[in-house]
Amino acid sequence: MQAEERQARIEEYLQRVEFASLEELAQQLGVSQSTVRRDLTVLEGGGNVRRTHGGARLVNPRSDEFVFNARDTHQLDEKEAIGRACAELIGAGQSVIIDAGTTPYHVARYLESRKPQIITNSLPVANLYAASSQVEVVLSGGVLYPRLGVLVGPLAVESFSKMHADVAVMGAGGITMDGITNSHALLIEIQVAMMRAAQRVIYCLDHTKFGRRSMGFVCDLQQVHAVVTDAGAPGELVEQLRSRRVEVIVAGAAPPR
Amino acid sequence: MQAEERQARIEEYLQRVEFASLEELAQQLGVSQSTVRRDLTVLEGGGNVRRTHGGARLVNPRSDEFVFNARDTHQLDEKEAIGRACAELIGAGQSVIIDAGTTPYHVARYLESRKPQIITNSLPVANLYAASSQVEVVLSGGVLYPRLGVLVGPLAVESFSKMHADVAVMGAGGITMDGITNSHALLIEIQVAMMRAAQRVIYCLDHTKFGRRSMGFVCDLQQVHAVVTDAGAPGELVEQLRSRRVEVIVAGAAPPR
DNA sequence: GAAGATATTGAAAGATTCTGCAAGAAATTT
DNA sequence: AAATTTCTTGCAGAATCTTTCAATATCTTC
Repeated sequence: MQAEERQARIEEYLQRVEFASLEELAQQLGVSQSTVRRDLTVLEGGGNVRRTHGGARLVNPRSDEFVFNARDTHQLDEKEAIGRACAELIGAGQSVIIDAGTTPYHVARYLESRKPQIITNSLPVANLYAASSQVEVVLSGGVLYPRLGVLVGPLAVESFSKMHADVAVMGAGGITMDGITNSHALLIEIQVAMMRAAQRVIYCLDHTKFGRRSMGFVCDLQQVHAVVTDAGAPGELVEQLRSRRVEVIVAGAAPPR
Repeated sequence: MQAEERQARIEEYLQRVEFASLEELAQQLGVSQSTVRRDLTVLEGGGNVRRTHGGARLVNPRSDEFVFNARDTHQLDEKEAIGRACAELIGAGQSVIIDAGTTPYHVARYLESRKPQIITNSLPVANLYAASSQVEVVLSGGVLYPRLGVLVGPLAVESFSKMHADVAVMGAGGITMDGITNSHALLIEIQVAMMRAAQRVIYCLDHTKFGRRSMGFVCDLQQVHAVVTDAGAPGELVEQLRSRRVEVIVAGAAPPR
């Protein structure tokens, strides 16, 4: 049999079963497992098939119906690395404001050991520690914004303007030398209140946010004490930020999966 | 079995039960606990699963039933019947305050078709409609009370004292001719604020609450407009309540599951 | 069409990963 | 503080993967 034909048949077969073991494929095609392995390596290069220990499986564009996963699928590894790095900046028992958005969410995930007091307007973050007695969670009031699970509106703004915290862990849509920008007008007002309530402001921004400018202006760089990003951030902008006395932490690459 | 498949099955299983012990998972999958541990470590990296001492639970449960499971899985059928009956008392588009606790939670479940505005201090209720654009959810602020998923404290009280609503759907620990009682002092203050904010007050109480008296006094019967209960409620007390101009609705028995 | 070069295939050896077990460490409970 | 449960770590056996090599098939060149 022809190599190409064989590979086509493997892919076709996988379309039906989603996953197949080496043995299964070898028997199905009447060739040795070695050959199947080689074919799979080729197919993997094509992108539709992924090898696993013991076989191969179709790459399914996973339909992330879940509210927060939807935005999350991009730069997941980077965000996790940022989350870990940023969590290390938080001292034990501090009160921490956590902004809504996926990147701050990942920071919150790594915060449990610090036994912090978390103040947030993000429902996912609150759920994270809903059953934990280690972490005290304070939720701002507000109207629940459907898809994002964020509390917004005057009640939310008011909540934060009455609070005080050691640190604010923020996310945003973009950062340039002109400052921080974000897309949702509703969120900006809250972010401003969060920053006012906190002694120290940390922005967590993956590299795709660098040099990007969203519609709404949040604040200029003077109000930002630190930025945590990943290794993909453009070195030039990082240097410029540092020259403006913004501490920039570049999280190491995520460990291989 | 394949590692990936196994992990997918763990996550799937957790979607249903929200928490599972190591032993349970190991038995379910026919592998050792060590393997389950390792799988959980991987899944935890994905963010949807969280390890705990003795097992694992879902981070963003669809319905936070687990919060209540500890307290009462009792009278589930009755509570569902009460939920349905009470939901019928709510008009379309009304603003409804939903108290924390399992019985009001079941009312909220049947409210979607009414397209209400829900005001609550209960995290499980908020999660119920977090992804729905049909139902507007307003969450009071407050400190998240660990096991129950309730927002408490001055911020919560304050939130409700500033609001207005058509109806308040309440739960409690007990009802007698002397009034409503509840066990948690922290909750009572909030309940009082809720009732003040609402035009009409409905208490949802399964039959075990009748004639029972908890530690803390909430309010007397004058402030209660209606009580929804199930068929097990003692007829005598029901009559007495009616003689005091409290409307009492007895929900029919729940259909078999 | 034949001889040599190249590619493909299957099998075996060594490297890597996965799994289950057990001992010591850590956390939780009484 | 002791006792119990649960977790981590190290290890050995099994399964799987990669590398290597010989045999066969295919291609190129004359």
